[in-house]
Amino acid sequence: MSDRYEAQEIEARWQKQWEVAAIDAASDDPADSRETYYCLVMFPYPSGNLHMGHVRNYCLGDAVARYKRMRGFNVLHPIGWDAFGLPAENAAIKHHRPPAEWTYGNIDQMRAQLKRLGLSYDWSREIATCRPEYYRWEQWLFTRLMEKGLAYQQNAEVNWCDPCHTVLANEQVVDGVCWRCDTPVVRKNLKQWFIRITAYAEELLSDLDKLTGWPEKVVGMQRNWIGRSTGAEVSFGLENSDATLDIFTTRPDTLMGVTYMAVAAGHPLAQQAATSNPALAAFLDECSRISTKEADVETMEKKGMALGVNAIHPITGALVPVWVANFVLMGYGTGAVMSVPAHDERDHAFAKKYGLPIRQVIAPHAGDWDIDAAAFTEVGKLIDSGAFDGLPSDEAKVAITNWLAENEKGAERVQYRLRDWLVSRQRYWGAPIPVIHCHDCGAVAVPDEQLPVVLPTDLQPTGGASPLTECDAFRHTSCPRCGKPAERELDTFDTFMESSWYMNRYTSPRNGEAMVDADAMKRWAPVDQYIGGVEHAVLHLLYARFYHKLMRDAGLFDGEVVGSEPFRNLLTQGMVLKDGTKMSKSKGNTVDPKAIIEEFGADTARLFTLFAAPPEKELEWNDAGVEGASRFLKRVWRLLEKLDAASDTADGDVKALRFSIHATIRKVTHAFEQGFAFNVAIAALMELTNSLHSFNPACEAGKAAYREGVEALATMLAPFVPHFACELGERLGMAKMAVVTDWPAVDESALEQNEIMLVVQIQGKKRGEITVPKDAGQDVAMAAARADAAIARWLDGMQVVKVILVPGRLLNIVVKPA
RNA sequence: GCCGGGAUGGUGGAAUUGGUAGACACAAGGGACUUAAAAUCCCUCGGUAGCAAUACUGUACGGGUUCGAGUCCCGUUCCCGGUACCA
Repeated sequence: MSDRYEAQEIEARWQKQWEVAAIDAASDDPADSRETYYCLVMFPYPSGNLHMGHVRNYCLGDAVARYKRMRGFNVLHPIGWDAFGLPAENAAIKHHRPPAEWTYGNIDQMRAQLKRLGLSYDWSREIATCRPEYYRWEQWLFTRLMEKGLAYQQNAEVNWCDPCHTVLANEQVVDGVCWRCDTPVVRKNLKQWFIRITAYAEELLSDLDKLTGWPEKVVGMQRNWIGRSTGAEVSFGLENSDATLDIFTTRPDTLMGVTYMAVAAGHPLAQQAATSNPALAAFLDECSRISTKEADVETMEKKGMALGVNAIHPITGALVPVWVANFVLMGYGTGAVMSVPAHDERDHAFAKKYGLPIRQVIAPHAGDWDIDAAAFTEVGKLIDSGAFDGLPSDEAKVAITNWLAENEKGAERVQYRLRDWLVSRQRYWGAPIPVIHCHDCGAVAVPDEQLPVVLPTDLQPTGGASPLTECDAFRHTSCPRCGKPAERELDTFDTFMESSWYMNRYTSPRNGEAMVDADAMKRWAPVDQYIGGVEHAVLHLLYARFYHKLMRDAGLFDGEVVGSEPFRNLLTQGMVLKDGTKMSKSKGNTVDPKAIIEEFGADTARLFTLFAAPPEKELEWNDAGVEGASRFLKRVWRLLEKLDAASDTADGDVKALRFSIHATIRKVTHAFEQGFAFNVAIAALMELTNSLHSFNPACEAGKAAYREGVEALATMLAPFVPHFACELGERLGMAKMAVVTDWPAVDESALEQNEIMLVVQIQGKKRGEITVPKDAGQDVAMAAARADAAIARWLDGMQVVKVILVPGRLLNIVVKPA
């Protein structure tokens, strides 16, 4: 056994031992009485190479999982592969290898990299979403949703990404460009599959209140995304027509102030008017072009044009002109709005620009308002509103909405920003949508006994249309209902479908009977701690919450027991930066985890990523910092030298050392229980190391305390640097491997002090320190303060006005000249 | 625009939630050991004044509350995320 710290050798040895001892497996044994804990990290896309963001994510998760095991929990800590997706197809085109081969090869590589890091996963539960045993259940659920009308096919204007050759969900369009390839999306009208997430909008919104273990920021982002607003739907008549112009407003109290209407360029009314008006047609064309150019939106001027059509006010019967305006969006509400320039800033600006009338119908509760200068957008009191005059806004909203309802010209209405989830993709490397199109029966769900619809894995993508479109063996089938020749659906699922339920599948990953096992769900779900990047705050986390509810409603588990939310606590980790910016290949500022592990070992890499920043903040990569982490481990290692060394010098302060040991245990434990401030926990362990280094064990009590300290240190290091901790523990002669040793308990008696230090302040300024008996009262403390020369001089010639004693902390003396 | 979150030494970051500001580390400087280097160990390290003990000052800026404010309140500036021209 070498006396030097040889990371590579040590890490290989302990990884083998852990595997043999099977310490990372989650137990499904009903006789296991341990409390369960489910710690989950976001599974990776198998790109082939682990990057620092993964390393950070998985080191955080591993620290939590290992700590919980040491605390006696039966821990589920699984990993797998989000294995469908576009990069596999692109690689296939480039290297002329089938996507499956590329994907499975990458998985093997990345699995080896994860294992090299010493992460404590239950590898027996590993899943890959591209395997039919996995995606068949997603297909199964989809057919259930079709039965319930929650999955449907519809022609819709959708976001199309040319390079990706597919449609995108609204959530996948970020700032007008594709979330994956950054190219602007185009609007296209296509027949697509949707899942009715809007049917769950209310529950998705209200359940956000249950997520007390989530960062408020993420909850807020989801709340905004769902975008609930309450108001009224109002039906305006149209002059010389039986048709109506329906709008949604959150301010029905301002209805009497409507002076014109505005519709989106895509609104049927505008389209129709344009057929006989070339200038208008040109304007609509301009609007449709602008809307695709996202960069222009910010600077976009508010423009409009009259349609030459009049709407009829539902209450007054007055005629108001209908305009088309470039700021009205076809995709929200009804694509038309009522315009009240007096009480809406945008309408005000528009009215000023085009000389439209401004009619004030709300007055401030107090004071005057120059309605010509600016819109009054607050609530107030109704004026010039006929029967509604004098009502305050909130009452007027109800009164006007009721009037509309009674006269069948409107109703109260709740509007969401959330749109249904577009789940079909015109891609090859994805889960086939389990539908057969029959000439006579239409779109028919594939029956359970024919599931899974297996994706042929031997096709070669070319970059154009999906190769499935040319695969006759896949394409041609018979209708499950009438038996006549029929065609399979050739689109595949959005890959967010797979990642939306994997957390539940891990509870029974090999289950061939059902999507999940209800008992396993009861045992493990929901996830106690989920850890991953904040970039998934809306996309993945919203879909996963939705899916969990769908699974509950499909009767797959008991919602009363498991709950309606999949993740109890969420930790969103910050990005890993280099030179102040995100690491990326194109910037050439990446740091390869492999290189760090080869040079310093996995433990150093783990330690640095946990120590350099608090988990939720960005982590600036710093090579010197990595060396510092490595230096710390060597410094701990050298503590072994003093273990049995005979010393002829005097013993150190045993009591002070034991105080330091147990204060550290308390601090580190607290870090694990409260918010995972591992950077602070590790700093505390460094302090303990410094204390141990400056301690000189001579007598029996001193040696015992020293050993106690080093053992506690080895134990507490185990969640962070498990190989190192095990090796250290073994050399200390500890009974069990450090990673399975019980977490150390605080010895309260070691923290008791007979004498304590008090900071003494005069007028709130620190002037000295005194040592007093631990339960010293104000009089004793004052006497000690007066006895201290440095403090006494501040009291000289002064009259004590007030004394504040904070027990165990400080003594503040307020004085004034005598 | 709106909604979040921030601003603490040369740097990353601490501060038991109102009680010693700068823990721990990185960088820098000085010293010891060494033929030399590496490694290791010791010291200094917010600013100003001083040989020093020490004093004053200091947590983006301006006010306030309090015996006491990095922490609470009001206002301002800047930075970072998110987003919806959302009717």
